[in-house]
Amino acid sequence: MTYNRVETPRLSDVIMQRMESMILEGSFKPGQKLPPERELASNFGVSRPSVREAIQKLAAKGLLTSRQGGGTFVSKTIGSSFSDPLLELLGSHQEFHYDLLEFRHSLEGLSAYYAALRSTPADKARLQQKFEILKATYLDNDPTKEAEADAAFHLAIAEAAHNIVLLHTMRGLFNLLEKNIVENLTHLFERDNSRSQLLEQHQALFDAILSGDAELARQRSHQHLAYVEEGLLELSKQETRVERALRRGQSSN
Amino acid sequence: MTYNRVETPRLSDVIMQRMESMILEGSFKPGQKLPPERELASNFGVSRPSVREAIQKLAAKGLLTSRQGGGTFVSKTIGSSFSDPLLELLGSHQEFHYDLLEFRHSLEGLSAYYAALRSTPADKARLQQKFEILKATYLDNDPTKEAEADAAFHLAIAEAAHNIVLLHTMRGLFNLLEKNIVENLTHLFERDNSRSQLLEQHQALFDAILSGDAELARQRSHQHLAYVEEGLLELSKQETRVERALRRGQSSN
DNA sequence: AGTGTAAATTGGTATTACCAATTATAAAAA
DNA sequence: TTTTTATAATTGGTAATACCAATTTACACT
Repeated sequence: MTYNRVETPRLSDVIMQRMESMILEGSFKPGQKLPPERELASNFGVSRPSVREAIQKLAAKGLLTSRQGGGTFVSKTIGSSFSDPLLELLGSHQEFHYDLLEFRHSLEGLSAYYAALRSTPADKARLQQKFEILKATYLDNDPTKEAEADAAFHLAIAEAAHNIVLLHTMRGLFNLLEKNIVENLTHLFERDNSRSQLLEQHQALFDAILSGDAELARQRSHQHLAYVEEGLLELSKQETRVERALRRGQSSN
Repeated sequence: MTYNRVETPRLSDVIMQRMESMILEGSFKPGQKLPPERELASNFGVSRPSVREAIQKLAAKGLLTSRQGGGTFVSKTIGSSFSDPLLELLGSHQEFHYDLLEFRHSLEGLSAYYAALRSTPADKARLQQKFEILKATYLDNDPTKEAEADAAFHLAIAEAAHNIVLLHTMRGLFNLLEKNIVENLTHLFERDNSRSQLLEQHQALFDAILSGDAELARQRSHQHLAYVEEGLLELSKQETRVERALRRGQSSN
């Protein structure tokens, strides 16, 4: 018996709505600087904390950004979000990246397994095609292009597994990990012969799927990703080194 | 050239991230009441306005809701309805149920595997507790209660696997399959000795996780779900028979 | 005109106080 | 004893004020 409980409008929510309207209708244009908080507060006839809470909420939504001493500005870009809001949240937290990666790792194994079992001739042709593209991009030295081709190949495997839920989940994961993949591949570019190894692994995985040996396909997928994750681990170690150096630099000011 | 300007972390943002992490990793569970703002403030060692701004931001994101005088609560719809709209769509279409089930089957295997590897004593105690409840409900003849206990046990395994992404996905799947599970269990109620077999399988799975044998746990999980799916298959055959009969009845109108 | 320093501006944080809604507790009535 | 009612304690909402820190602006000096 959940009747609508009495709504107690929050002041900061009212302010937020009014500011939101002003932004959406164009009273405040993208990139424009807003009046100072104190001024807004007296204009709206409320206290500064209330205005601040409203601004912070809009900032959390991505509509505003503020810099101490500088001012508050309307964001120039309205970002597009992914399907699952919680997944997106997880993607923005560094501490969960390992979980994401491990999850992807396991799902890739599943995809390979089922793809080996179920891929139709049409699937195999598509896989072949994606693999050819991957081999081609291997020759031009463009990390972004190669990362794209790489992702396309892996997604083709997921498609060939013929499980919509699996495919959908994989797509979501790839969206999140996209940036990661490009970075890592750039990193591997610097390590000689890493890329040729990657290509060999892709070839081996591809062959296993074509042969229909599900267990072998799973293993090859596992080996491939273990290798990739090793690279990522290296990369993150480097990054923390850089971060630590930066922190030292800041604290010595 | 837009070099990244020096980042001045905002206190309320730091607090927000920490609370977000606590919610995502389960320190604060859905529906749970948070400590009062004043307490949080002193715990974090910051002022109340800062905590408030953090809470308001999380509320704007839909993770928290607060009522004056009542308290602040973690939203209950975290892993469920407002997660993936596409998944929900899939859940409502009969033709994708097999994919959902297969996907769940695989993820359960993963959960069992990692739970065997990584479950802490606290996890094991929780598992034990859920299992006791399951055994208890086995005695009262209430399919709904038993289905709930069953789901709670399986989710506890997913928690013990210590992978947030895996846990989140499992929660989403269980929400979708909830109705399914109850129906199937009701069906199995009619088949004598099915339920005792299920309990034995649960016991075997539980033991494997406790013993830390990951591969064995995966196998036991697989056997258990294969058995369950067999029951579901029977059920769906019955249903299609009923449906066909109904169609015949309708077409003869 | 260029440069560096001081002052004003502006967002960030903390403290305090009080209000309003809710919840818990105790007292009173049935 | 159980239910109802009144009171108190809890807890989020709002306000006012002060001060800090980063940024921008103004101005004096070179």
